[in-house]
Parts: sequence; structure tokens; C-alpha cells
Amino acid sequence: MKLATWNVNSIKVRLPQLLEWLKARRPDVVCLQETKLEDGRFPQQEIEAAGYQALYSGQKTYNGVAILSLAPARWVATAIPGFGDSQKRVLAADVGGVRVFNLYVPNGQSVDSDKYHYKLKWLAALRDWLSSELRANPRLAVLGDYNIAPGPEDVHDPAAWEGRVLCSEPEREAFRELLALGLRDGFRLFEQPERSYTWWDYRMQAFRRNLGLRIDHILLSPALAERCRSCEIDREARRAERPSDHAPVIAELEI
DNA sequence: ATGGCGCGCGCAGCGCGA
Repeated sequence: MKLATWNVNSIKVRLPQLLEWLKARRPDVVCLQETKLEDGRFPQQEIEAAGYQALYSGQKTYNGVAILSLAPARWVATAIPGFGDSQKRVLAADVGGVRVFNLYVPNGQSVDSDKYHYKLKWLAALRDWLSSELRANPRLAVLGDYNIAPGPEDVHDPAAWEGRVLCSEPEREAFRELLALGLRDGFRLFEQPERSYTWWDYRMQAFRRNLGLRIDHILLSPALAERCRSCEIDREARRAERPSDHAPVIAELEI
């Protein structure tokens, strides 16, 4: 089973690239973030014509998440239980015996902003939810745009980014707390090239110069981590015409 | 060098992303 995550930065703009990518990579499940449209405007027919089913939870202009799958998916949740949130950042579903969580973690803007505090509260509520979900679901995967670079090796210029949003110690601590639940960072289960990133700024020719951050992740429960055979960043998608600023991450599981 | 690019909205220029 191939599990993938991709922040598409508008599914409307990225639909041609997405369809091309689905055809080329053929993931069994792909979690999309920043679809940026209301459910009534989701391109369901085009997705179905490509052979995929779609679950989605969107809103106008901002946020929005979707899970595309070759096999039928059963809806589980569109919010963190008990966490009042009008922003569409969560979608959970059961697919092929795996409980899949798709996350678009708040960006946080800057460490002195209200949005940063919202991000930390959101991550604490997420941890509590996943803690109980892990007890009930041995085969569990948490994919998405975490907006956290877990360590200095995930940052092109760690000194310049130190303490800044996406790299601050409280955010990294929140990420480590997810790992402390028993989740594993799929990417770090394997030997990886140095300077591996999933996001590059559109400005400053950042992609060409590989000035990036690794902020999109696939976390796996122990039972799934045991069965994970590879986890890779698909940089090819970032090279495309009119690309998203994020590259997809794909994990292959032997299940 | 706090801009730089690309998105949505909506028709000018701003908020936002990361």
C-alpha cells in the first residue's frame, strides 16, 4: 500500500498536475492539504475519472483537506473532538484496514502572534486525540503538512531559522510528543540524502538552490512502521510547470 | 536586504502562506 501526502496549494489550480501525478505514482491513498475551496466546488468528477474516490472537508479561500483512495474509504472525523475549530484542517478515514489522519497543522505565522498560540493549543488537542486513537487502532497513519521542521537537519539554514516559527522549541516539543505516543517519523526510518526538504519558498529561486524545510510528514504507528519499506520525497512534482510550493511524500507499506 | 512569489478574492491591492 502506497500512502502519500501533498499540500497542493489550491486543488483548482493544481488539478492538471494532480491528475498527472496520480497517473504516474498511483498511490493507494493520498492526503491533500490547502484545497482552498468549498465542498460544492470540489472536482469530484475529475478525481473519479482518474479512478479515485474522494472524501473532503473544505472551506472558501483557506485550508481544506481531502483523502483520495483507490479502495473505498469510510469517513471517521472532520475535526479534533472537543476542539472548537471552524477551520477545515482535519480529515480522518478508514481505508484498507488503516486509520488515516490527514492534517493541515496551523502555520503559526510568527512566534509572537495569536496564531502561534492557536497552533500550540491545536497540537496539544491533536496529541490527546491521537493518544486514544492509537490505543484503539494498531494500524494508524498520520499524514500531512505539520508546519514543523523537527530538527536542524530538516532546515537548509538552521542558524537563520533557530527559534522562528516552524522551528521553535515549543513546536518541536509538540512534534516529539507525537513521537512519544509511539508514532514513528516514516522518513527517518530509512537512510536519506542530506538536505532533504518538502517545502521551498516560491521566491529567491529557493527550489533551484534547495533552500527548503522538511515540514510535511508521514507518522506511522509501530505496527505500520514495522511494515514500511520506503519513504521518499517526490521532488519531481516540485519541478513541474506552475508547481505547488510543497513536494509530495510517499511511504510504501507491505500490507 | 523583511522584499522577493503565488494563491484567493475580485477588479485594486491586500491577507496569507512558511
